[in-house]
Amino acid sequence: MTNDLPLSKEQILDAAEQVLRRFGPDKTSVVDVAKVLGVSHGTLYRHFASKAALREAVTERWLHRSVAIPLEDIAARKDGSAADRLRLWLDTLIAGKRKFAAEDAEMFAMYAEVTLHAVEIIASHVDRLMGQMAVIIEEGIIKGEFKPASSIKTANAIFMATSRFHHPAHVAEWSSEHPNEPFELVWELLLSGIVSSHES
Amino acid sequence: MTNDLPLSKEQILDAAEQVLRRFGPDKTSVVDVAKVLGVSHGTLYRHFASKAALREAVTERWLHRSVAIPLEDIAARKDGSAADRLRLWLDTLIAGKRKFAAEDAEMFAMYAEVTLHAVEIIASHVDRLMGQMAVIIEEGIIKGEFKPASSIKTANAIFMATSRFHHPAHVAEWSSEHPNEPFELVWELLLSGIVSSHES
DNA sequence: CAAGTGACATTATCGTATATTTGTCATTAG
DNA sequence: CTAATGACAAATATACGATAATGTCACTTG
Repeated sequence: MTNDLPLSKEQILDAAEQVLRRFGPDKTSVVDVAKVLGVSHGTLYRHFASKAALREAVTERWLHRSVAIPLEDIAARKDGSAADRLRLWLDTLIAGKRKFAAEDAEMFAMYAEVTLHAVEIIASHVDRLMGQMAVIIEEGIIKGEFKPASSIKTANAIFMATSRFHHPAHVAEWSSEHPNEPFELVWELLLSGIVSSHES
Repeated sequence: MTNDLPLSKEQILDAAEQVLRRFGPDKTSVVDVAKVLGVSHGTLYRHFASKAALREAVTERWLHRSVAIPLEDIAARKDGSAADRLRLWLDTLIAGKRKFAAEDAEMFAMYAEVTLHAVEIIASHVDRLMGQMAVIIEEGIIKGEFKPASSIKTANAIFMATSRFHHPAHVAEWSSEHPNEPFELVWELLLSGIVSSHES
């Protein structure tokens, strides 16, 4: 109607994200999304199996665009020490989540919800992130900056150990505490666990 | 009625816990608790300011009895290495939470709820636990087993870094994953961060 | 007067009739 | 044959009066 080209998933996601932002996840119906696109709601079911699938797809895209891509850039950079880059990577991850929670509370709540139910999507997102960390760690090991170890297992451990600072289940604690102090403690401990002891 | 001695807080907590277990937190009213005690519900308000306060008190007592006390025993023991004792302490904490979540789901849900709202109670419980860990760590430092550092800050960092395995916000993940593998990775990393490098 | 009561106002929950939304599918349009 | 429709049944949500729970307090009781 608005457009005669066949409707794409991306278009639907754009519309869904826009409506979700405007009305909040509780007040958006699939009819609302269809209205924005100028199609009937039945059409959306040719592209997404359910409303939940649509919401998950919106979340997945957000995670990819706003979390994975920016972090990818940091992981791919070759400047500075591995420790600094690892720290920057974590700071960026954590700051990104905090910003999201603070400035886009409704969308964040939806993400937290999806995290509990859409195990697949989250697992693959986390795998991607851990792969990025592993790249940084691997480089640190090659340069002799970090102790030899399985970079992927180390990445896994660091990701787990910093959950409190980036997992959505902990939002409540982020706002009520001094931003960096507890993370600083954990960082120092983790770092001293991975650095090579005969470090120059 | 049932008893002519003045009603004590402990008695009320006993009754409340019993009813909470029987009916679940959603279906228990303060009238139900009063009924078990054979008093009017008004009486309970002479001892607890609100229903929330009563639920918090039940949770607090549970945390003390079932978590803090058993762990205290481990922290106070003087046998074996500090690393082994620290590991045992963490294993006990984690296993305790898992057991609670699995075998007493409704009470656990109440605990998770309280964690979000009753900041004071949880903070003081966590402080107690961190004090216990600090004792173990301090001993490790004195024995030369661990690197010199602030034992309380280290305890803090280890507690934070292991949140994923004992914080109630993560229940969902406990059941769906292989029990010990991820923790093992984190433990190794943390341990290598605290052990003295010139360890015999 | 310390301990407990129970009627009362306030607040939350329940049941249910009503309305919306989700999800399906036979049908239309190109 | 692909894309889209819209009427429809089933599942959910909403509104709202009825019912129950929470929290207060002037009052009894030993």
